[in-house]
Amino acid sequence: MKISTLGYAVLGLLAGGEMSGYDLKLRMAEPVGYFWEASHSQIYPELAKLEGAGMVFHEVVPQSGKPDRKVYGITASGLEAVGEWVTGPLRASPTRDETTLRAYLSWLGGEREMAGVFEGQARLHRERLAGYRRTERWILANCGGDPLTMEGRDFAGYAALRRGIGFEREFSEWCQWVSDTLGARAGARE
Amino acid sequence: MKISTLGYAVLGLLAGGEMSGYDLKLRMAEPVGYFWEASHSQIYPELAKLEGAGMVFHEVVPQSGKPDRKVYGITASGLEAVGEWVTGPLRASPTRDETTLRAYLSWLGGEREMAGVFEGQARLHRERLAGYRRTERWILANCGGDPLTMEGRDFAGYAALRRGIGFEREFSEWCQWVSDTLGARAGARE
DNA sequence: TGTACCATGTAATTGGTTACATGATTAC
DNA sequence: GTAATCATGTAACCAATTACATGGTACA
Repeated sequence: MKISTLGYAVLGLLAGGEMSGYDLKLRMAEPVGYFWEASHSQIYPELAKLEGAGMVFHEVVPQSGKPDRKVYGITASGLEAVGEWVTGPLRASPTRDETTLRAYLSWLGGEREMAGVFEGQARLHRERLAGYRRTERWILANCGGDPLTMEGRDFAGYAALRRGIGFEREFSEWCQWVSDTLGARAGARE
Repeated sequence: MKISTLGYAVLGLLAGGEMSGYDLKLRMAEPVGYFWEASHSQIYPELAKLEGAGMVFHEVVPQSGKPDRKVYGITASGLEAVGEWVTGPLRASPTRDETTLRAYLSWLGGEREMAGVFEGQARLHRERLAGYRRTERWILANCGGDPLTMEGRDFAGYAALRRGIGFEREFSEWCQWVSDTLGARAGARE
């Protein structure tokens, strides 16, 4: 059976501990370091598929006042599958970024309006960056200052976070540069 | 009629000059600044759809020895549609990057093998970066050294290229850092 | 009274990839 | 010969988004 990238993401999260589809949804709702978003309408069918393939199993946990939970865990063959995938060949995924596309086509819009579009994007990515930096400060405080002493899972999480920080820093600075440049031009035309 | 992002990308490219589906395919095959990839199997139906909506038109240009070309141009309403879209509201697109996901799950694979995965990615993105830098040197040489004097379309292309350079620089450096860190650990365990 | 959270799912649709299909020309 | 380029398209499939669907609890 062929497993999709989403399937491996789910297996990888379950390898770190048992959780329900709802828990998975919460962890994959925002890209805080995971860089793989998914909604519940994708996760529930994926779990059913993985269970059919013997990669995960579940147990129904009744709750009082709240709906029952289906708590999923990973099987031995599931663990083997992620372990092989994670070191396997990795192709460059197709590049699609609407913000950069808009920059490329920015000559089709007014300078002042375009500057506003990029100002908004700059703000959004600065906010994400600030969030990631807060997380990093928290991690550094809880490991004695040197993240390189972290082992396995902790280092893996930190590495993904570093990527988030680098990505959002570069992206927000670029958006600001585009906005400032277009804004200055609009101003100079008055 | 609702136009997809691919549709706007096609309209935007046609706004810069008439071209065939094949030409569009060539320009969207690699992300050199455009940051929106597409294959011919997506482009041809999209052109037909846009033509049905009156956004583009075509003319058959016969050739000797080669198949006939269908050369597409943008209509007034097509130009109006892209112009409105490019300054319109822009939502943050979902984040999905398999390389970062692999870093997050790297504790599931052997350190030496994981270091190899990131070494490969580092090389790939360094090569793309080098290609973009060559393009930038060529542009700077052809505009007298100051890219900020560029107007409209030229500046738009340069802005997208700057994004490509920033993205690949950050990405390749991060991949190298992950690879080096994991490699040093694998070495230290001997 | 309304909104958000918990918790599960399905259905319809759009977007994108891979494979199928044709046929002449040019370069190695 | 055989691969690549030119030039067009369609069909089957997979991945992802949006909308539909249910129902109790907590909080303002």
